[in-house]
Amino acid sequence: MATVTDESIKKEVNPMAPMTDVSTKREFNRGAWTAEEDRKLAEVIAIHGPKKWKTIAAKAGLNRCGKSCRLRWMNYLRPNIKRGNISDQEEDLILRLHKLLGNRWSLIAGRLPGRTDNEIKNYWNSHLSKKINQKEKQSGGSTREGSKPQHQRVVEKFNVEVREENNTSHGGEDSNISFDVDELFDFSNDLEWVSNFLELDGIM
DNA sequence: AACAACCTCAACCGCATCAGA
DNA sequence: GTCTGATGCGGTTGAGGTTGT
Repeated sequence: MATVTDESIKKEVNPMAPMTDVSTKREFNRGAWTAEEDRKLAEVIAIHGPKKWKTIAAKAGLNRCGKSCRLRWMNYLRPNIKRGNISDQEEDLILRLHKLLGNRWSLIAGRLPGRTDNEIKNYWNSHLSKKINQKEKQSGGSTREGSKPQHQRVVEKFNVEVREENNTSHGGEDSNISFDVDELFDFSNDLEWVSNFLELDGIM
């Protein structure tokens, strides 16, 4: 069931991995995952579920640490993962959520079904942060820090909500969206959207 | 064609938090 | 209440790819 990505196939050829036994301190494989490793990991997770990563790593016979297995599963092997091609809508949503939440990538990812925090973080760092910098340069003024206190409150409130959500529906693959995404795009500008968001959540 | 500079993104690391003993 | 191991998160790194000269 392992959806082996083009990337992983590519990297199977590339030997970045074997720093294995050379390093005296580390006993685990590091570096890029091979298609074979992906397959083994997916097999074991299909049987035992995505928990007890240390055990999974051992059962799969992977010379990887549990942490590495978890990351691989979360970012690549999980079902329903969307890769690449972030749509304009998604980009807009990321921008808006980042404005609200800051670098809370997992929270932002939770609102974008199929997207991972790592992907969003990378996308932000390589695309959006630049876009924003350019915009700010063009418009001269920076609105960045203007709403800090509010921003903090929003993040705190958001954290609590997400925790509660997770508690009630733990194990849900893709987090359920607690507000209508389409609504997000109804607002003509950010300020309006933010205040609407806050009102809806009863934060203000 | 060759090289350098830049970009992208998978993976790692360290720390924080949680859960169970 | 404390300790310990597991899990989750955000920041950072570096290999490989792409673009520019």
